[in-house]
Amino acid sequence: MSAFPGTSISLETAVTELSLAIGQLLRRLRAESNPDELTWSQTVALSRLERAGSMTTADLARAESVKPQSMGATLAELEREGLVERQPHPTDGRQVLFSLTDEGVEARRKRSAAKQKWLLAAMARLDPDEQRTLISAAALIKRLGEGDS
Amino acid sequence: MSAFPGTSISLETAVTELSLAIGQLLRRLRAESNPDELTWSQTVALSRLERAGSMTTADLARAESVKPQSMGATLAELEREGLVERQPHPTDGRQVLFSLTDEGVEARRKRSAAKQKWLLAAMARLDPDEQRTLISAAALIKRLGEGDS
DNA sequence: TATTGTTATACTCTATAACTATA
DNA sequence: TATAGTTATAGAGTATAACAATA
Repeated sequence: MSAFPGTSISLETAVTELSLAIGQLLRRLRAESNPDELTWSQTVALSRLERAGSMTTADLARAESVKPQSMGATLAELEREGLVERQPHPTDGRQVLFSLTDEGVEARRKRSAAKQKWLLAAMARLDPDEQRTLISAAALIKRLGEGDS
Repeated sequence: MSAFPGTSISLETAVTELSLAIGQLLRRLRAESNPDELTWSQTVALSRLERAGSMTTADLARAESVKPQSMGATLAELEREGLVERQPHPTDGRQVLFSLTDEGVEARRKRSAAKQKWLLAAMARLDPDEQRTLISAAALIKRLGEGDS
């Protein structure tokens, strides 16, 4: 009955388990944050901008599977707080390139501390094999989330 | 520099990667649902009630890391749609036990199809080793989300 | 006094629709 | 005509605060 000897569950069951588990972990992380911390969508946008250097609203939206209007709202709030700034696109007058300010770099590092600390402590309680499994899984989950289909 | 030979990243980095990845996958799953499908919080509550048989609002809230008022809102909507029903607690007049109706059992099976199908297809494209890694990781993520700390 | 649940209100995140400006 | 972005509005999910009923 199982497609995966050693796991004793079917892929169908695994899919349900995985989605329920990640939903719960995300709620748990949200519950751990402090009032002065960055919100989830702010953390995500800042992290991606920091890696990429600069990106447009549309590219950020595609990368994170949200609509451009939704990403626009997040960026507008980050800009209001002085964490990102905009530059005109060199050749296309419609596009706007966003990048982190120095304050944004610092906020990304400091204002997600509680969530980070909680998850780090939780992972530290797992044994090394389990930690390695989770690290491998993170890369796989990223691929699933980025997948085109 | 790496705490995990073979992964080439530190546990700190892994924690960030994992939380960003699960956030993105969850957004992706939400984007895949159809208008007539159960919402995420409804799916979660129905799934847990189905496994447990019956639970109180407070127990459900604790299990899913939300406040009792938030779970109360979800349960009120499910009750309005006839998917759950309430029974008085046999000994404690304050508590209310919720359980699935027949319609609720059917809805849990049928009205999350699009999300389920999308994730199943995405996982089916991974190779068997990767699938096994994700199945193991699902159990670990569940433990992290349920942990007390 | 502590716990369970409810009601009222607000904030975050995201979506759709309608619009302007540029390509 | 198509694309990038903005503005307006709405729904889902969650939180806090204030309250009533029961333990």
